[in-house]
Amino acid sequence: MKDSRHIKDLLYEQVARIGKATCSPKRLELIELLCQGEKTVETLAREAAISMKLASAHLRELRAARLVETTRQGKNVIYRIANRAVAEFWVAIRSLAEDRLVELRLALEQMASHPGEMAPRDRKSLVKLAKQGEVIVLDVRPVNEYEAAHLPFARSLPLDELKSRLAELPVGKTIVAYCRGPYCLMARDAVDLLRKKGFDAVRLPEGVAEWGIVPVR
Amino acid sequence: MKDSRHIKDLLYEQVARIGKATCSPKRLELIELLCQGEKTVETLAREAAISMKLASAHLRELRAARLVETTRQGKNVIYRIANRAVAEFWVAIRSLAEDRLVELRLALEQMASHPGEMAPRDRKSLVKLAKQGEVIVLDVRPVNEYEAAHLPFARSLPLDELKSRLAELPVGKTIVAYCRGPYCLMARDAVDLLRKKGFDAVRLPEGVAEWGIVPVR
DNA sequence: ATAACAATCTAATGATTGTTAGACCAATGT
DNA sequence: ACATTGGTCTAACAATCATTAGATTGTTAT
Repeated sequence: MKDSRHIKDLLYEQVARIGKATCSPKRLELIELLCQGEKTVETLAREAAISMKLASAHLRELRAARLVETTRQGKNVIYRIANRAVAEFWVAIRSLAEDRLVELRLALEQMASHPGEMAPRDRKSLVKLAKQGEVIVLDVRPVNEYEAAHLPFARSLPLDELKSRLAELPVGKTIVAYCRGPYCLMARDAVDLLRKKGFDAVRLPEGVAEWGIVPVR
Repeated sequence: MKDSRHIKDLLYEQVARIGKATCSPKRLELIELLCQGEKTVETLAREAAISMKLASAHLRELRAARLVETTRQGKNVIYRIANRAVAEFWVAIRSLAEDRLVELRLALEQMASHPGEMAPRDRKSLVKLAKQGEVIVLDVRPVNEYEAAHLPFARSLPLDELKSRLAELPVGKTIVAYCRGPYCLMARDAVDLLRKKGFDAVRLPEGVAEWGIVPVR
């Protein structure tokens, strides 16, 4: 009796497709990764620490909800978020989760209680300082993510190259490191290293998605 | 490194709790109902057309994600949305669904192709007209929902009393009927009836949640 | 061609859910 | 005390989902 269902039920069912796509931790992680820029299945699998088969299955779900799109490029299939609204939703659902779930707040506070955690700061004034060169905003994500989208006046210096490229950084200035967002640990690790080496470094627990900056095709 | 990956998975898992709560059509419907005002399990079950047991089970899930809260009042348990953020999320996930899913847009257009569908209009000017009494904004939801929260300058006239209380309405003026939101059919039915009776009636396919008005405790 | 690679599809599994029935609990009225 | 009403808990079944292995489809390189 599928056709006997009320129109109304059909509407809620459609909305629930979005919920279904976002009810799995790994799928959320994939969305966050895609918010950093388009990626191949292989890359996504590696960065989310899952098998390619599983990644493919999850991406299928995300595609079924039309949150992501694909194009083929040679042997690779490239995934990207469908549009800006998806990135905004990722920020929104996370923000609701943080609002409602103490467990999440506690876990985040634990992360943030690390030395070098930055106090929340006005974005505009940070940009101004970065523009004037008074602070260095450091993007420690992989280069291709920096190229896809980055914060204004940010410099790229991927975490895994940081140790060998410390000489490029000025000693006197404050370094504000950021990565994929509050759930990503790369900036924290970068700050740990920088402080150990005598730099004045803090972590900005935000990324491009939080700033409303979305990689364009 | 394994240690830090563990904490990361925990974060996504927490966010996924929100997704899990919103991946069922009936739970979404319950959220929408609760956005209209607090309600007992019995009422929710009746209005969502499900058994009380099933309603209770779904509400349990919503409570597990802390999207709703309860108090006991005599024999009844009263549910309400936890705060304004939940209502905003309901609007947000619906808006993403509408953005991404053609099927949903089509279904909505089908609903909206009814005669008397109102063109999207500036809210401020509608409020102004309502304030001046040049249009009648009619809230056709049950009275208790009107009492919990309603649009500015709206008059309450529940759908099931409409037929017997037509005399209360002015004949010359445009009547703008609204209900629980775009997925609710009460305003549409009200408009059908009003037009049949010679009134100049249109449906505003929005409700309190869409206007950012949330029932307060 | 053949091989190699990236990714998907299919099928199978075990684990989670949705849903219901029946037992149970908590408040009210008699 | 008892019955009644509103709601939850437990257990059970069916349906769905996550995950993996194995076969399959495109694409590129040789």
